[in-house]
Amino acid sequence: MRRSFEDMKILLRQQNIKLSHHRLKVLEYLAKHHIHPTVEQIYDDLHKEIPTLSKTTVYNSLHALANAGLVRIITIEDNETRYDLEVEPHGHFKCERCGIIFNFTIDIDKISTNELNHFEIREKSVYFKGICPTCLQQVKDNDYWRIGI
Amino acid sequence: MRRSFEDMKILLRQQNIKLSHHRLKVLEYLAKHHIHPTVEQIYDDLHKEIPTLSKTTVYNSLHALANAGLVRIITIEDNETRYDLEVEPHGHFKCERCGIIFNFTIDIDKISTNELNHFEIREKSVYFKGICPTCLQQVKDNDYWRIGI
DNA sequence: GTTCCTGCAAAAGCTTTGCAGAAGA
DNA sequence: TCTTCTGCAAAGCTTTTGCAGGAAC
Repeated sequence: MRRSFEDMKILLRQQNIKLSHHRLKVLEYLAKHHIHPTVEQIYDDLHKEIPTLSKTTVYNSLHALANAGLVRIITIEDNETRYDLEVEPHGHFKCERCGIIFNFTIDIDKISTNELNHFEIREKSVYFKGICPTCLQQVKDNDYWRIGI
Repeated sequence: MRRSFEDMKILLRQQNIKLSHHRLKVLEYLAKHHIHPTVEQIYDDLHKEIPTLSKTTVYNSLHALANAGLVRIITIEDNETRYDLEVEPHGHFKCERCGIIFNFTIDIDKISTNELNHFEIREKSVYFKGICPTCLQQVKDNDYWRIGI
């Protein structure tokens, strides 16, 4: 499912989604930075490069790209929506301490259950939460024996 | 993990969480209605019974109960937080047409991956989206061949 | 008598909408 | 030229916060 930038452009053209400069920049940002950014992050970073960019346009672009099936919306926490390029099915692990979201591979088919035999499944999401190795190490170094987040 | 109402009260007392009338009502509501309600739903329903209840208190109660480990916060969609009693690990399927959230059993351990060996996993969530059998039937009855949600 | 809870109102965030002007095809 | 995109400001939602009064223990 990982696509080249050119493939993505073709997909957008097929769906009559205009390849505006700003839209391509958002797409390029997601392709370059696999950090599951928030709208805020994307806006802040791109704004440095494109001072005229507005947050509305970032929203518009992400929605357009999500509708085209190129971008996946990630909602682990209720107060922050994150975005990622749509790639092979994978799980997301969010560190409760540093906030970074890590990908991990999963065999998504193993999760299926015959209880859902008569359901039409369109999207499968697997979200874990906890503490990442880096934060575990930092906590250990600081002699905290219990992590209060 | 399914607990009796009395067990839950004991758990709350142990954690120094006061058993106020309103808090118990919210807990009772969740125990009776396994519909993964939003704050709005809980407030609307309980408000009929307890006219003095405020939405702030519903929020407070849910947070207190979540901190005590009795309530699970479900965020499938970014614009609506839902709440459920904490029970055995299970997956959630949200119908994109009617909005109902269904539970399904999963073997959560099967999802684990050695990529996360050095991570401390505290919470595992499995969210599916799609169309439920009832909606599939309704769509069929209406001669829609494609579902545009 | 302390502590914690409650509820109102206001504030804070994030996201969407309306609209005029600009850019794309 | 016609459609679509952009950006500003304002509106809309949900959730949080501050604070005074009240209930619980």
